[in-house]
Amino acid sequence: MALDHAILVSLLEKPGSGYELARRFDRSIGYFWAATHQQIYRVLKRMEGDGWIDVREVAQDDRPDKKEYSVAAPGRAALTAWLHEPIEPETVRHELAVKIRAAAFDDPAALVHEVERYRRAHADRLTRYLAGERRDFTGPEAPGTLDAGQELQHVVLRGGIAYERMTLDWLDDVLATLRRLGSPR
Amino acid sequence: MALDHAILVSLLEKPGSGYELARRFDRSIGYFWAATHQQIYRVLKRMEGDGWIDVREVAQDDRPDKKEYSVAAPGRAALTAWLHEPIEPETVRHELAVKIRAAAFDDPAALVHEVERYRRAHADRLTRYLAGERRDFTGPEAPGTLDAGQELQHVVLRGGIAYERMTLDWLDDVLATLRRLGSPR
DNA sequence: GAGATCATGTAACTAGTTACATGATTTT
DNA sequence: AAAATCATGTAACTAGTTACATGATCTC
Repeated sequence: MALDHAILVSLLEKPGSGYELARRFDRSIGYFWAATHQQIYRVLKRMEGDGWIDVREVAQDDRPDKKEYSVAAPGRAALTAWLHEPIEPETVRHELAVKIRAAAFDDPAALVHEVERYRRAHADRLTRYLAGERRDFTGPEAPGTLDAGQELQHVVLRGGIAYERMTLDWLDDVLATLRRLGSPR
Repeated sequence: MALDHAILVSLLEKPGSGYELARRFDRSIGYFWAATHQQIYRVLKRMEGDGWIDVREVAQDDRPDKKEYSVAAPGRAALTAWLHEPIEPETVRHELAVKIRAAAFDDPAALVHEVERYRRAHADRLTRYLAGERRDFTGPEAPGTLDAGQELQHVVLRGGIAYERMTLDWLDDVLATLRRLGSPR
């Protein structure tokens, strides 16, 4: 279960409330580990009970009060232990691949519009990643001035960018194949 | 919930027992939708109860008897309905990306060996995909002789191959980054 | 005053994982 | 006789999704 660990990493990078974590999971860390606010609040409560994280009530003038969480020593130890565990192969769940194979028993051309929409969503995501890269990793600094945390965030982001580019190319291949099957010679 | 639909597709491609389905989910369709035999038996029971699939007891001489499942009309209708639903964006869960960001709070170089092992697993997977492609899609047939089902299976496999190649390249980038951070100038 | 954003939760349900269990048949 | 493969399942637990619920504060 890596949601615990994803939250711990996010809180180590910067302490924050459940609400703030939920927003980070809509971008940044959430690009590689999805979670909703319901999940996050539940896990925060459990980790607080286990002493992995500390809470601090923060009164705010301009907004509702919040609870600010930060990582306690046992949480940090748990993260380190997890980091040294073997990396399990990811269990893939690729719904579009199943749909493409299902299309053999229906009209392949009928999928074209949905795949086009799906392709646009990935193109948007690539645009967002590239904007994030420009914003965070091409400042005026000379190479070598980034700290380890930034270097590691950057290599993860480069992975996201490579994934989106590969996906867009593959979706073009899918669309060409579907169109070809839809209008047979 | 696409496990239902993945099973329906697999049974349309070829009727079979729960055991046989479990083996197909270890390869072929399972490359894009993972499932264990426990999950499969549970879903088969439910779909049978709903009339989506038919069962036939098959006595076998050389092995234990089995139940052969095949898709019934309501199951096929359910699959078609699902196929016409909008494609939801995939929810990503990329544990390695979380670990890489976590490495900023530990020793980045300590991850190197695990990433190397992970890279080998992906290299093996690519080898298997390429072997499957050679076996199933480069026969003596002239282009255009494959049926729609085969063409669609091939484009899905090409996606898997593209994914593995992209992943291997990215893992090289990750390894270079980790090594650089482990031995700072 | 209405709608947006900030903030935190509960409840019910669905899906996925892990551990356990049994028995037939085949091969060594 | 033991180990491997074929075959089917149950039970308990963990994780994830969907729907519902409440209230503060801010902006228009």
